Amino acid sequence: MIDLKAARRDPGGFRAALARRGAAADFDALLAADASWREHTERAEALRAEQKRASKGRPGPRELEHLKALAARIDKALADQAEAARRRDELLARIPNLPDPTAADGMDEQDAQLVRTWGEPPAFGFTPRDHLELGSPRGWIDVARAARLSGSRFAYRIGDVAMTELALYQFVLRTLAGKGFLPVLPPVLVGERAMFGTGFLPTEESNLYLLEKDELYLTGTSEVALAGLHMDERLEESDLPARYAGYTTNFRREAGAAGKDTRGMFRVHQFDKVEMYVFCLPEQSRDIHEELLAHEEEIARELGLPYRVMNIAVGDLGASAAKKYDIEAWFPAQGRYREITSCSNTTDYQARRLNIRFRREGRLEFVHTLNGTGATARALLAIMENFQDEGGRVAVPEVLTRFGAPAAIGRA
RNA sequence: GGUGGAGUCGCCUAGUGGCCGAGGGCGCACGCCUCGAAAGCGUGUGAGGGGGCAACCCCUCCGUGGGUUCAAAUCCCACCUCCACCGCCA
Repeated sequence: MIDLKAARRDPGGFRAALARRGAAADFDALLAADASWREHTERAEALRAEQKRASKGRPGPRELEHLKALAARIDKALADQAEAARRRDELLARIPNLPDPTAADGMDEQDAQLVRTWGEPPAFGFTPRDHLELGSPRGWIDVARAARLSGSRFAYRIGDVAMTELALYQFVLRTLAGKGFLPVLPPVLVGERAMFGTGFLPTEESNLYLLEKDELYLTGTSEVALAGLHMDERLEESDLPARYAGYTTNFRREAGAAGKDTRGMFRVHQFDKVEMYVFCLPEQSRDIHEELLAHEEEIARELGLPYRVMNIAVGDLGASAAKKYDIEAWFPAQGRYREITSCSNTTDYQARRLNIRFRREGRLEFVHTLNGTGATARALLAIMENFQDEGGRVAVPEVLTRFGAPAAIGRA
């Protein structure tokens, strides 16, 4: 949620910032709806004040008549006001966050800016196999049986692959715990409020699994439940920044991704992830965004994955992000870099919608929040593809064997 | 899922239709007193929104949402949460 009061004070500045991500027209509509709401509010409140003044004591028959008429006018004025508020709030809910000035210009994926590259794509003296081929000989990545069970875009991970994937999450969780992140296993079913608060509703509704009977959504990332951890709370300034690392299974409908990444488990409806989430002071969020990126890069390096860092174009950001970095690892079988992690500075956008504040010098201010990926199964896929040999055997990074991964995946 | 009890301004609590559109205590802040402190005394003490250059004025909020009424913390309905017990499942 953008700061509506600030927007009234500086409509030109807000409009220009939002125009970068194509939301100028929506913003104009919001301002008009807001002006109408304020008119209705002033009228309704004036009538209310009159009623309160007039009905202090027990009214006589004549006053009663006047008060009844007044009550009818108030009913009408309140209904008008509520309708105006509904129109305004609907528009407000769809206005995305103001982009950070240093976020890359452009409207789509192609416009992302290369920040840096690390490592060298491995040179193979053979045609590298993709993760599905590598996992298939022993049935350790089984999408066929998963499809029979659940439909497309699901996978069984079995045996060494299962153990390596779990070791990955353990490794990342331990690494982050060592950097001050408090490990959390949060709920994955949440109410509408949390989905709205994190900005996935209303704009991402088509990508969410909804359990209608219970009015609960399955989360597509632990970001939702981690953000919701402090919903409606007032944090102490001294508690900030508060860093959390969640581990959950995540669920995405992948609406609009038909035909994209259909092979294997690169893009599936259900996947696991370790997620970083930070609540901080407004002036800290820029630095902490860089910090999250640094953690993600450190993890990629420890795993030995060649990668590059991209500054995502403003038009390609989710509603709540002001700026986002993606880390893309090299996938030899695809012959290109693909996203394995991502981190966003959501400034006060989610904090406003979730009503998360802190007290400073007697005033309540909204916190800033950030999120970033620790690791998902995509890192596992990158490991398999980058560290394979001609025989289809995968050398597992040593950091993972310390957490229960086998030394190698595949033909022993 | 069932039955009973509870949900008031940070905490405790008063409150059964207009004098509560929220009183008291604790805590907290400031002041007086004191060499200093405690005690005592006094004053203040929430959130959201609108208007005004400003001092300030106004509206909303007694778990949530509806309803009755000229008027609701108070009456009615539904829901949520917590506590206790029962049933079912593990």
